[in-house]
Amino acid sequence: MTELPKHYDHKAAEAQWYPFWEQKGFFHSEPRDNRQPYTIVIPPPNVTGALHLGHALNNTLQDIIIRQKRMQGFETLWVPGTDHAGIATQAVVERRLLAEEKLSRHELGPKGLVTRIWQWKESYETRILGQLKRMGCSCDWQRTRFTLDPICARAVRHTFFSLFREGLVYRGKRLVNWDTMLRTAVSDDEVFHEPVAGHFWYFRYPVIDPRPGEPTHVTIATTRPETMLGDTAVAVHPDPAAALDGAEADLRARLAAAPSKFKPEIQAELDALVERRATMLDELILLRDMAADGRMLLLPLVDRRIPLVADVWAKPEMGAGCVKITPAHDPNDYEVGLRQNLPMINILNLDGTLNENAAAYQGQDVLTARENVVADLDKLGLLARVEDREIDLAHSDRSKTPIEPLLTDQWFVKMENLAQTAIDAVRDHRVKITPQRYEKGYFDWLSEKRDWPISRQLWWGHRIPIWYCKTASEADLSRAFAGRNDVVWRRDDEYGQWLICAQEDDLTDDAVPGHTLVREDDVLDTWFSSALWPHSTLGWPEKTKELEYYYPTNLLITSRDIITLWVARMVLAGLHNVGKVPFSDVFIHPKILDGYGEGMSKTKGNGVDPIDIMEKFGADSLRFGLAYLTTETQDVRMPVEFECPHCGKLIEQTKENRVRPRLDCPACGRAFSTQWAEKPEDRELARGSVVSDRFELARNFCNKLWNASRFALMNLEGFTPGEVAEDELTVGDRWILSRLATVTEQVDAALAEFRYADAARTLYGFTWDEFCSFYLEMIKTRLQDDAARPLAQRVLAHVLDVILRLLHPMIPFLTEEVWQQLAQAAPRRGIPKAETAADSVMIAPWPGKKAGRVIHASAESKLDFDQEAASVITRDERIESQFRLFQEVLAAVRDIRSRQNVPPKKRLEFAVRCDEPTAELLRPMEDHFESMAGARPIGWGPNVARPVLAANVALSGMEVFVDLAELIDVEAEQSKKRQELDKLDQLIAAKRKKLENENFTNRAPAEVVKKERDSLAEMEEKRAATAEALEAVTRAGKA
RNA sequence: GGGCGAUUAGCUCAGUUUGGUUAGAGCACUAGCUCGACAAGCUAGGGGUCACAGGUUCGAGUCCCGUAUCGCCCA
Repeated sequence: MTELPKHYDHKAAEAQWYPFWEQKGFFHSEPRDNRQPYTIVIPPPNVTGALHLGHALNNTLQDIIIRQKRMQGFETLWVPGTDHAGIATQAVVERRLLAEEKLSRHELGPKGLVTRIWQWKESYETRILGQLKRMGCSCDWQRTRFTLDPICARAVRHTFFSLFREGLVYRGKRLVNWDTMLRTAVSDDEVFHEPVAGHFWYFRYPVIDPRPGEPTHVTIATTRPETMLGDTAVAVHPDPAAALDGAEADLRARLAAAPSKFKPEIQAELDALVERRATMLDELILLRDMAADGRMLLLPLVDRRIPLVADVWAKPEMGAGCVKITPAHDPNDYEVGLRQNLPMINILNLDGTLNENAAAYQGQDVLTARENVVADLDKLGLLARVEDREIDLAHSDRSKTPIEPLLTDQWFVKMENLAQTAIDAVRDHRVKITPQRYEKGYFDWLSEKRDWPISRQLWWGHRIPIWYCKTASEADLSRAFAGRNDVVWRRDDEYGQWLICAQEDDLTDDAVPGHTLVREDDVLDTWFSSALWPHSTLGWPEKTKELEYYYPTNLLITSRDIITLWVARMVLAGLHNVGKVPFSDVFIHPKILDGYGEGMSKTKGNGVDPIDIMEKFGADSLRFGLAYLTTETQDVRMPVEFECPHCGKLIEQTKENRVRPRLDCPACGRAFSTQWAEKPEDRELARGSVVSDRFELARNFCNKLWNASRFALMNLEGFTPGEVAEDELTVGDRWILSRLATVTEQVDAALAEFRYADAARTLYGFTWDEFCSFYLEMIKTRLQDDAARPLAQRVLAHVLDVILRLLHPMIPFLTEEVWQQLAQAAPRRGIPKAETAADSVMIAPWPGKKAGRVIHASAESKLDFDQEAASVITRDERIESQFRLFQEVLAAVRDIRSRQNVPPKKRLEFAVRCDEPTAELLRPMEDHFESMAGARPIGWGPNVARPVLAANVALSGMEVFVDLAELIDVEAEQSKKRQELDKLDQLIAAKRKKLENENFTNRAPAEVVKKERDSLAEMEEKRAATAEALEAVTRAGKA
């Protein structure tokens, strides 16, 4: 007799079975020509930090598909790996160095810093891969890649080289978001905006030689005074009157449309605008004419002559009506600069101090210079006024410091054609995005075809394979690289130099005799290497057998925030390098938010560590819970709680308590620490984990399955394998086998469309409500009966076997644990023929490959055993509807027990009035009423008479009586009947009204009308039975 | 400012694709259960004008328009 513990011990199973799978080599894949491949590449987690719940979701979903496909017989490969995450990782390590060792990267130098980052990478990579393993991810660890490893590096070099050779990579000026702390450009995606309290400073710039009647000064306003040192113009609107008209019309339209509570606000704005028009328009028109006449201004402090220009960027309704133009330090001004052909003067050094163009302010940092500029202008009488103002200031997501827009030389990829190829691939469904709504963002973003800035001023990353040479002639280069097709060069006229690109090997300083080559310092954007991931991991540019076999991969699963940054770029890079799309399906999964609808993050303190969930609930519960909530919505909410490490009490996490370093447990009074604990006295405390009760459902489910398995294993003692003939099966057997076939089809269909929640819910309901609540209960008596036992065992072993296989992708550890136990009890099992089960459920065949035909309720029942799909008994609707009758009657008897408060041990007798065919269907189920409701049927059929003292339940076409004799609670029964009558009366009234409506009967489809008529008739029948029962019970009660 | 999504039971969510019986689940709640798989359980029950306001329709949780609130992404 197998004796298992009452609770599933997830820790033991996880510790045992993961190494087992790994040692057996189940995770490893090799190209095999006789099998079809199925491949997923992991979205490589950043080595910046440990995995969070979002990663757990992402990887669970991948593993579910991979495990299912493996069982379906595909040669499955899941390529794991991590991403070097250039700027993010460098920033984290730098911050840490500064905090812990007071070291800046400049003190450490490039080599030293990169060494430290590699150490960080090693430690986090280990941790991340460990987390994936702990979750049960079946990745091919022998193929683990890192975006900075030699194989990926080679792919990056080849890609850059070919793009450069094709003229798709170029060097150009670009106003970038400059992070002065990290001293690198950061992309728009790495910038966040935050309102800060600031000022609007109004300056007066003198007009040079004003004509009579013209103003002597022009007033401009700015939020960043120091940038005036880089001004190269002041702009005024070319048609201020029209611009004001437009602004006024807009406001009036808004006023008309606005709800009344906003009207005063808009009215005030409108009044101000009208006022402004009265006081300022004349002067603006004058200024416009002066601009047309080429009047110049004298930029104070630097005494530069700058033009007054007419440009639409100047908004007459805003500020002073004129705007200063600083093309090198503001994106809008940059556009004006291009339009107006203005010089672009950079006033910043890369470290955020002012450079030689800033005259007396050279060397000062931005904030110091700001104060000094304002003070000096004030002294000159050129400071008109200062207003307080809230400014939406851009910050670097990496260093959290304000961004300075800066004009720099950067490398770009031309997107025009590449973007189009990626658009086409999704348009014509070579790549299918699920849910489809995410296509829109993909198209919109790619359609902008903005060139991709790929250079980063970092030390951690793929260094750009470009060498500069100013002195050589083209003939020198041709001579030096004669016969080599792995070196190409192009002239950079702006700086009068050669750009030389080498495909694979680095060039030495003296590669061109007599000249010195200088290597580009910048590295490539992380996404540049990530974009190659689906083919670089398979060995491209080598023509490896892996690339040949596994590429294009089948599926990519990721979150929506990187559809453009990553997915789009993988598509275009794959098309460019390999000529084929990188994957055929993209599934975008929801984002996990906390109970307040906020995204989870470490900085907010509301993050959940999957390890905490696994400790408490187990990896299977984590996985099942995540699959269960993966619906098509874009967000899922997960309220989180602290768990007291002392007493286990769950404490709701609030915005207030989630940022505290320690909390006192309201239950036991003892303190525990949180992720914020820093002070030694806090760190000493036991740490309270952050969990969510949303995993309880999954944990309970796992435990339910565990106990069902436990029951099965205890009852498989003496199991003998053997053939099972169709006519031996009981109704219950045939029902569960039919349901199993149905459920298999449903799960297949759901997973094929990435409807994970549907698959999980289907399996949950089937396992719990049908297998456990009905099948196991029904089989109990047979297992006690020596004659019936062998067959019952065979069916039971088979059904459990199929359930384990269906659930394995979601809950791999538990299913393996039970599978192995089952192998002890019933190594050869199956229907109709027993066969030796696989060594592991992980490699057992997926059920229902050949799902059978549907036998309709009206047809003669004939079960169809398919030799090739031994696990499948066909679906049989007749059996399923027969079983539903049984369930209805059983529920009726139980209902009566409950409402009549019949003691649990008291046996009941009941009768069912129904037509003969129904009775015929129900008779075989007689035995089950005893074990499942403590009730014995005493009659079936049309002639069943109502007992004198009975409780009844009226069903469609049936009426169930329970003879309660002296036991009956007359009042309870009367009140129940009255309640039912009320309800039925309401329904009948509504239904009659509907059917009396000729519009309905004439216009609705005939079958709908018929359905309604049938339903009304049924209700009326029920009502009559109920009224009769009420009368009878009342009569009897009085007697 | 633009795009996308959400709003259904006290809580977390299905159901909306393709309009048609009395809108479901888990948790929580109520009552009763230790009968040898499971109290992380079993049986029964209560609880919802499907955010609001219009419209289309014989019929709307489901389709259309608008409003509000919340969230995510982009600028």
